[in-house]
Amino acid sequence: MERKEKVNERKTSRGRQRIEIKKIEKETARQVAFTKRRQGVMKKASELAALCGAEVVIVTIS
Amino acid sequence: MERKEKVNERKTSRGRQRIEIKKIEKETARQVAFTKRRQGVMKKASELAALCGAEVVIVTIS
DNA sequence: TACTCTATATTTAGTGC
DNA sequence: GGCACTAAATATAGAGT
Repeated sequence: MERKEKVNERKTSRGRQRIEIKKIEKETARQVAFTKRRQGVMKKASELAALCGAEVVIVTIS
Repeated sequence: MERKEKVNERKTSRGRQRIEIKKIEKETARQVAFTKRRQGVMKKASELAALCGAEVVIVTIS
């Protein structure tokens, strides 16, 4: 299906919200945050390695 | 000394520029990028750990 | 060398499919 | 559970101190 079909849709997103840095209690939300953020950390780490010729090892448990 | 003294200074920054993800050849620039970005990766990792109750270990060499 | 500042690039919370 | 999207939060390149 079409990627963008914003024709005359109302905005449905309030964009990124600020969150407190404390454990997310809701299981599913925590899982989602973990997936997204692990990806982000990995990307940043790859960039660090590539840009600076450094070795970066990351281990995430759970 | 004062943090902000922008009184009637011209803008001196073009803001964050886009860079290519390849090894930075200039030694000093690479060192600066390494310092800034390692800090950033560490912060992201801490947040991941705090938010998701995960264990994150990062090792950076050089 | 490390820190500050500004403008802009990038990440991601919330939402829908 | 994952992908796509939007808009706001955050990281950071470049320049100055």
